[in-house]
Amino acid sequence: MALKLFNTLSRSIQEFAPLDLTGKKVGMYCCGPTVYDFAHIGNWRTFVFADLVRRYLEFKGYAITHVMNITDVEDKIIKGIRETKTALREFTGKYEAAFLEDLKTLNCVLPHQMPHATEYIPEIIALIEKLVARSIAYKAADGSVYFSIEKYRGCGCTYGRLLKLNFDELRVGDRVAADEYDKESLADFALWKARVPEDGEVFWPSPWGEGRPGWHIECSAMSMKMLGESFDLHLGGEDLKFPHHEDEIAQSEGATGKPFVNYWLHGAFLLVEGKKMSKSLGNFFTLRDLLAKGFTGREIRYLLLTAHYRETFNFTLEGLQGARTALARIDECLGKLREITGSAGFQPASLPTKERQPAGKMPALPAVLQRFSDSLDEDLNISAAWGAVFEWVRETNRRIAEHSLSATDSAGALAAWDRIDSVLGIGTPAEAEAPAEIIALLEARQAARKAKDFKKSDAIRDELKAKGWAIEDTPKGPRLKRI
RNA sequence: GGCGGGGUAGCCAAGUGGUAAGGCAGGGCUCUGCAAAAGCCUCAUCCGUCGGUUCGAUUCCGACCCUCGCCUCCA
Repeated sequence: MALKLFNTLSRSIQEFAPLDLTGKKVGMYCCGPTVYDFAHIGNWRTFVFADLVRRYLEFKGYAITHVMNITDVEDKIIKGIRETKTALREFTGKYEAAFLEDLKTLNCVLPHQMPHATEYIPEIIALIEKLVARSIAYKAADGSVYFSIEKYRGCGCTYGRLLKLNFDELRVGDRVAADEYDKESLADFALWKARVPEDGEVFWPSPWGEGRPGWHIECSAMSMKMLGESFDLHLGGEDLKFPHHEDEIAQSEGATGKPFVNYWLHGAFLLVEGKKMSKSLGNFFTLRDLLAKGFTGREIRYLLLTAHYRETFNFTLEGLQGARTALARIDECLGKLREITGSAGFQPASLPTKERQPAGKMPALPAVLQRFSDSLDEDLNISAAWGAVFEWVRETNRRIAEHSLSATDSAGALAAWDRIDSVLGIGTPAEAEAPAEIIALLEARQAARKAKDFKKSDAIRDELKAKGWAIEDTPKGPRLKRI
C-alpha cells in the first residue's frame, strides 16, 4: 500500500510520491528549536512527530535526508545573552547541548544535518540579494531589508497558500501596532534586521550594513542549500503555518521561481491537563521536569505517539502513568518471547525482513506488520497502529499461555517486533542490574521457601522490598524488579 | 471580527452509511505456600443537542450549544 499524507498545501490527503525520479530519495526539513531555553513537552510533540515521519519513510524503504535547523540567533536569544551577560555561542551552546540530550532521551533518530543559522550567513545574504535583485525585497530607511508582499503578489504569486488570509480584515492588534519598523506595508516581514545597540556584539556585515538575519529567511536558505531549491517534505508545528512557513514559501519561490516544497505536514498542538500550557497554570513542563518526576523518555515518547499528529492531544500526568503500564504489557510479552526463543544468539537484525526493499514494494509481511503498516499508510494513523500492536500482544500472550508457540514462531514474532519498533522507537527498558547483596537475599529466600520456612522467606521478601526490590515468583523461578 | 480543529465509555483515543479499534482505570477468573506481578475474560444499545436525507446515520446535510487553536514571539 502507498503512503498517504495530509498536505497542508492542498488541504487534502494525497498519496506520497517523491520528486526523485527513481522514487527512492526523499528530502525532509523540519523547523528545529530556537535555543534560548529548554524545550518543553509541546515542542517535543512536534520533534517526535518528525521522528515518526522519518522512521516510517525509512521503514517504507525510502532513502531519506532529514534536516533540522538550529536557530541560534533571534530576539529571545539576544535578550538572553544581554540578561545573562554571556557570549552568543556560550548561551546557545548550553541549550543546544540540552536539546541534543533530550532528543536522545526520547530516542529520536538524529537528523542527518543540523545546520546553525549563524553558520549560513553568506547563504542567507545571497538569498536576500536575489530577492532584492528581483525587486521583491527592499531596503528601508532603518537599514533593514523587508520582503514586499505586494510585489510578490504582483508577480502572480499567491501569499497565503497554507491558510486563508484576508488582509483587509486582519485585525490590527497590539503586537502589530507595537511594530515600529519602517516597512512599506504592515504585512511585510524582515529578511535582514539592521543592527541596533541592544544587539551588542551580535551582528554580521552585509551589503545593506551590519545586522542579522530575520527568522524566516534562515530556514529558506538552509533547507534549499541542503535539499535543493525544490524538495519533498517540510514539517513543523501548526502555529508555524503563518507567518513562518508562509514566508518561507514566499521567499524561496520568489527567489527561485520554482515550487519550494511538495508536501507540508503540520503537527497539532498539545494541551496539558486540558489547558494550553502556561507557566501561570502550573502545567508547563520541559522534558527535564517530567524526568525529575520519575518518568522515563520512552514513557513520554509513547504518550506523545499515542494520538494522531493532526489532532490536539491532551497530555496528562495520569496518561503518563497509563503509558508506563501499557509499555510494561509490551515488555512482558517481549520478555516471554525472548525466553521461548532462547538465548542461542538469535539476531533479529539478521532476518531478511530487515533488507531494504524498493520504495513501496514490500514483500509479504506477517499479519501484525501488515496491519501496522496499513494503518500508518493512512496519514500516519498511529492510534490504529497501536491497536494492531496490542491485539498482537494479546494473541501472542494467549498462545504463550497455551504453549502453542514454538521457538521458531517466537523468533519470527520478535523479528516482526524489531521492524515495528524501528518505527515506534520504544526500545527496551533499561534493566537495572541487581547488586550481589540483593542476589544473595534472593537466594536465601529461595532456600527458605524450599524448606517451607515461609515465615523466613516472607521476612526476606519484606527486607528486599525495603531495599527497593520486588520479587515476582514465576514458574521459571523468582524475578527481581526494581520498585 | 476572520480562519481552522474538536466534542465517541470514569480517563485517553481510533473508526465506519449497516449498528462502536486500542490503552489506562474498574469487575471476574487463572497462576501462587501466601503475596506480588503477570495473563485471560469482561466492561459504550451508543458516539454534544435538535432537525433533515436514507430501508438504515455516530458516520452525510442544516441549525444550535460547548470547547480548543491561529490571525505577524510561539512546536
